[in-house]
Amino acid sequence: MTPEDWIRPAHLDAARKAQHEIAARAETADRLPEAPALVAGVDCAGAARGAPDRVRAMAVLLGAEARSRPLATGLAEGVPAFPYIPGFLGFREVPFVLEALAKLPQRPELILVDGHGVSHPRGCGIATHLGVVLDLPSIGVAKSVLVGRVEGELGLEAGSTAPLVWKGRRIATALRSKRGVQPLFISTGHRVSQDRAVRLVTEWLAGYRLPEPTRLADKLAGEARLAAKEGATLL
DNA sequence: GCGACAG
DNA sequence: ATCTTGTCGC
Repeated sequence: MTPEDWIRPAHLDAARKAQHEIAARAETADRLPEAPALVAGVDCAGAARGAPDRVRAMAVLLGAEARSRPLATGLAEGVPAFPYIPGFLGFREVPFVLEALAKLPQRPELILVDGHGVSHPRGCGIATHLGVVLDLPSIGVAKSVLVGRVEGELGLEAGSTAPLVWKGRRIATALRSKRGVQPLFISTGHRVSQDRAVRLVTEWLAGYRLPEPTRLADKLAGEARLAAKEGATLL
């Protein structure tokens, strides 16, 4: 039974408290299959400018083979209870992501999330949030830094890595997923170690900056948003 | 007090 | 996240 405050806290203080509770339950050691064959990627798209604040969550389920052909997709949308506040992204998107994941025919063995895991002020980024609530292995795949700084030199070649450090701790790994692109920041979400997280993300790359699960979720969420916009125009 | 600040 | 055409580089 997950506390309602973990999903829909009434206030920012309750949200902050929930993050501390979730972070305390996050596992940073590997507790997942040797080779996850069912991986889900999730991402959210917002409403167009001027339109009322809405969130559209897309969940994509991929199998170990045919990684560019989703086995299934789940879509959910609605009005978020939280505005976007750096450090509190989960309370805005998690409700819809849970709904989108529930529409998948099977429970994934691993979830790749667009955003940070433990590389967060309170060790509770959206990937950790989702992972703990669902008690599923999860990894944070962020496109920019929230806290901390990259130490050392990050090579320009694909596969290069460098630690993201904050308060003397390595909280994530900067990964050059493709030559010539800005790095990704990979962090433990839940039940996956930092090093394993980087290996898994690397294994699910397919020539693009983002790993397939997240890349497809991002693309499909965007397409669904455009489709909705067209529909609204026709009405 | 000032600057930073996932999506 | 979103607003947006052309353009520079592999």
